[in-house]
Amino acid sequence: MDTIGFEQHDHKNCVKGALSAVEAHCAAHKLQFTAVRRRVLEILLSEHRAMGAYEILDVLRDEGLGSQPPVAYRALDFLVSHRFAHKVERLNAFIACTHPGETHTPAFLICRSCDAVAEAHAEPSKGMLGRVASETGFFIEQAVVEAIGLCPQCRKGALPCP
Amino acid sequence: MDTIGFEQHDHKNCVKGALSAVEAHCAAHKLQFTAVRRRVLEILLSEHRAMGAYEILDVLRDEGLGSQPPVAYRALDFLVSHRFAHKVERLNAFIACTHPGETHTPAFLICRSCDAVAEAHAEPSKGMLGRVASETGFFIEQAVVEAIGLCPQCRKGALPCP
DNA sequence: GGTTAATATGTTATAGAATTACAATTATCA
DNA sequence: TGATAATTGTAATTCTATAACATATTAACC
Ligand SMILES: [Zn+2]
Ligand SMILES: [Zn+2]
Ligand SMILES: [Zn+2]
Ligand SMILES: [Zn+2]
Repeated sequence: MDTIGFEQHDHKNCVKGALSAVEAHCAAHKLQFTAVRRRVLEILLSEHRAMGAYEILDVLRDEGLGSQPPVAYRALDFLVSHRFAHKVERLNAFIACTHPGETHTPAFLICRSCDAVAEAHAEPSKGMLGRVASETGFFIEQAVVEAIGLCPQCRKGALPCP
Repeated sequence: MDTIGFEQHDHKNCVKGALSAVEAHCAAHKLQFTAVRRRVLEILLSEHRAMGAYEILDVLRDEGLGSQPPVAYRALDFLVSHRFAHKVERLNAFIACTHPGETHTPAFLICRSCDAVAEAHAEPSKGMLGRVASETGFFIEQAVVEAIGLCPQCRKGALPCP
């Protein structure tokens, strides 16, 4: 549950709310929410999909906010490290978090047909992974949980393997 | 359970068994287990760790089995698509499967300190991910499940953050 | 306010991972 | 054997990510 990404929603408010939450969190924790960082988050939020670093960089370049890869990667590092955005390993791409500020472990549902990505919550310490880890003596610090398949819409559309 | 990778084991037999299993599976399914494909699997099995495609290519090159990236990637594609090996997304690296032939969904425990990787079994359709998927109407075809943390040995060694 | 230290950005170059495209070879099967 | 499909050789390119160092901005302290 707590999934977002496949359903319609009030996008304008969604963006606004996420930005406010991040602003508040940065203010509270004395983090510098600079122009580039803000803009990168805005780009991710507005598209509401997973975007590659270079795709983001293209936008920044058009706007005169930076033209070299490190500009994008640094901003993304900041956003990811504070969990305002996440990296989708399977896609080598980044996506804005739908629960900024809250501590959480995201799980992603990735549609292979339309590339939509939904973020859900996972609790890796519980469930299979947690059991395996405790049996083995492995200490979990982070977890990558990503499902690849078909979203509800594409499932109906019945597109076969791409 | 059914984890392998952090414990000591009879490695020679482990390699031999895996190769036999793959040979048998290829024979049964009329797959061409060619020299390069076999050698790449052998390399992965012998090292018993996650290796990058270019690292594998270096070995192939030394042995005169190929020198260009596609040689390694094609062999890896074959091995991965038939589940004789897996890709560890988090590491952009590949690892030999510990249960070749069987249909299964691997989950990995990745030690950030010593880079050891253990393969465990996951059943994504069950558990959290499956519940989220069925609630959302998402159809899961594959799953990436990777935990990053500290293996039992490194946990004892008490190495702090790298 | 002015000084210092920490943080963030600009820029160049390079490293690392993966694919496209086309030619040449080898295996499969009728 | 000959036709067909699968695999391999090779060159070039694209995409992803980081290292290194100079400059500028911000925060913190006196
Ligand atoms: Zn999130
Ligand atoms: Zn879709
Ligand atoms: Zn496996
Ligand atoms: Zn370890």
